[in-house]
Amino acid sequence: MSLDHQMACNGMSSSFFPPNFILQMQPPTENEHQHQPPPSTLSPFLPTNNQDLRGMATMLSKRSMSFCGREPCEEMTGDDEFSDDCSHAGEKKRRLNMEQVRTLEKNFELGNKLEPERKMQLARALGLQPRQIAIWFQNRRARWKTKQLEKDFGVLKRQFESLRSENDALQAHNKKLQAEILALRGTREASEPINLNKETEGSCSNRSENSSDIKLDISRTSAIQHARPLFSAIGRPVGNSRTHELNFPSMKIEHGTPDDNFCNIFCNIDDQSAAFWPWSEHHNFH
DNA sequence: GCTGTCAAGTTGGTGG
DNA sequence: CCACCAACTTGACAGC
Repeated sequence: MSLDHQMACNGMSSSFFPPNFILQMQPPTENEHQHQPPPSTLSPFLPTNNQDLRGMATMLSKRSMSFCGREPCEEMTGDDEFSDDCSHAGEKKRRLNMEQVRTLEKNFELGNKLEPERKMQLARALGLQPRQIAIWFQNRRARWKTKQLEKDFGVLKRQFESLRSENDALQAHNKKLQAEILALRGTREASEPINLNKETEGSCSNRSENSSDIKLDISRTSAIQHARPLFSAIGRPVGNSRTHELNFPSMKIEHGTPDDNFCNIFCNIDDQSAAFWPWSEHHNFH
């Protein structure tokens, strides 16, 4: 039975789905049930470059098992033919054939949520039970989500590695600067007894206890000013003591820098969290 | 025999 | 109450 005929029988309109949707709605032939190669006339919606689908096609062609979804209910006739539940106890699970999977994949790409009407159309076109279509879409969504999580994990892992190496570099630089400070202190203390006279006394009394620190602070002003909004934005205390400032030396945080600095890392995570974690869109934590 | 994949079953939550 | 969904589990099967 052709789809048009089926839709005519059910009063369905072919305008409900995109034109190419109809192209997919050819019921599987007996040959396809035996896992013959698919017809060469592929609709533009066939994701021939889709890695998953290729893999699946490979797998399906490798595996000799075939499945005609209507088979378990073939004894059913009339309106019961496409009832939502025709599961029989003791039936063995069988895989969908290549054409069925291909059509379902294409439909999944059109929309991963299955409207009741589309479910019925697919069921009729593919010779499957509507329940099977629904289950396939459920499982497909689950597979998609798993893959997406793997992708997201990879992105976060790369960001983490980048952040860690940057942190290591900053730590090393920090150590180096602290060593410089200690060296400067040592030099100053060694030279102080010699320079003590009337001219230097006044300047000494007014200056900071650690002149090298002042120089370093000034040189870091720009970086600290950039860093400050970042750390306040992520809820961490902004250090204004010298000790705190020395913990973030030469931090090259600039707006618009493409590489993964602290700011970008947190901004990226923040941006992506909406996609990663569904509840960030739907739930408000008060 | 072990493992991976997939279809289908089960369970608990949610919205109409 | 029902239908739907996500998450988890189970059972069947293929490949190694």
